[in-house]
Amino acid sequence: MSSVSSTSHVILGMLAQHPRSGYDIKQYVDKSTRHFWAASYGQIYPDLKRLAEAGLVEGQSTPSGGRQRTVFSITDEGRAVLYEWLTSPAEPLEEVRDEALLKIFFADLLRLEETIALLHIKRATHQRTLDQLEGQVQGAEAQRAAQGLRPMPMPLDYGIGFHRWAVAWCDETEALLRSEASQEQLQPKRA
Amino acid sequence: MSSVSSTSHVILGMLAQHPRSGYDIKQYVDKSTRHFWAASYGQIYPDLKRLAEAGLVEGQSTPSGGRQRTVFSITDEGRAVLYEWLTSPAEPLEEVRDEALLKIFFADLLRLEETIALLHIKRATHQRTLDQLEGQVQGAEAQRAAQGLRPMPMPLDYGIGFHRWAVAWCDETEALLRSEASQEQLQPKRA
DNA sequence: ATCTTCATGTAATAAGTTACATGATTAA
DNA sequence: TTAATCATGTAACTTATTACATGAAGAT
Repeated sequence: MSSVSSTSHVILGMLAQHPRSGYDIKQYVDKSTRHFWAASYGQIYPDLKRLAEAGLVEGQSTPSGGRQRTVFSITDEGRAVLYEWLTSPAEPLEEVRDEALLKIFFADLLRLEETIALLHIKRATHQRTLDQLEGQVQGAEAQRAAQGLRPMPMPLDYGIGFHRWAVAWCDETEALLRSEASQEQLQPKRA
Repeated sequence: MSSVSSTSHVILGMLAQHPRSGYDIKQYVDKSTRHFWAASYGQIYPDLKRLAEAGLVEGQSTPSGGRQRTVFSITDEGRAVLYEWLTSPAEPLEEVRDEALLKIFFADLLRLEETIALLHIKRATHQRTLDQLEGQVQGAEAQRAAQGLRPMPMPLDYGIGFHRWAVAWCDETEALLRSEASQEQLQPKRA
């Protein structure tokens, strides 16, 4: 019925900034919302078509040479739907799938060094994301200098803070595990 | 081909601790891994059947009265598959869908008070989860006192730390937003 | 009596990924 | 000329949720 999936809101929000092609949307998603809301071409193009049918966006064909390109703009109705979503008090969806943490959950089945290896893997993924987000800050700074001083996007700040925290957690947990292990050697399990 | 989905690993891991019914697994998932790896009956029961066909688990019918109940145990082959997964160096899956953060990403379209409302919503969901996790610690403490002093499960510690951090981020971001807003009033946007 | 929990399962649907196909333009 | 990027799209598949159906046992 509603024709507006959660991912449609990403599209509407991005088109509210300025018109874009499906390809543009995908590029932008990959460099901005990816870490908290990803989207693939297989979603974006069909979604765009549905949104156009529902009158929430409008496509305009703007080929350059023999290369086709359809730029979509948001309509007034689209803006209304977007605003309604943004201000809706409904419980926002929050889902996490963290395979590394799931493995750590079963650490009882592993030896100390294997568990620590899991912590290292988790740490590395957070560190990699962190590096990437910190790279984005450079780009944001450049823009900030150019146009009217926009502060760093809040979700970027959130991401950096979170992944820093996660890296620290991995380190602290490893240290804790090692100290527990050496304690146990002095004072073995009682019967 | 492989018959072992990511969610199958949850099942295998839980059965590695001790035999359980599909119902038991669902209860346990809901009170333990839910926040980083959820699973529904619609996954668990068909998965259990597939795992049994693949010889990784074995079901034993243990009705009590007229109430049917099938308890599954992990086989040696199942243990091998589980161990292989736990120690595999493959990039672990990590996915997040955070609708509140997505809305905050589009805060440019909103007024200050509407943006702050988004922060409040996000804060409330983290606080609620935090309360729930801290409740779990009580249960863990009880168990710890009973059997041989197992420390708090690492993912529980992780969850508590993360949601505390997230609540603090919401508070700090709100404060920042408010101070920026009052600054702007003294020193309005230039042309 | 009636509600909750125990217990198992499926059908319909939704959501999303991956891989593929196609082809033009631009930079090396 | 070759590779990368721009650009659009679909088909097959996987994954998972939701809602429903069924019914026994235990608690109020």
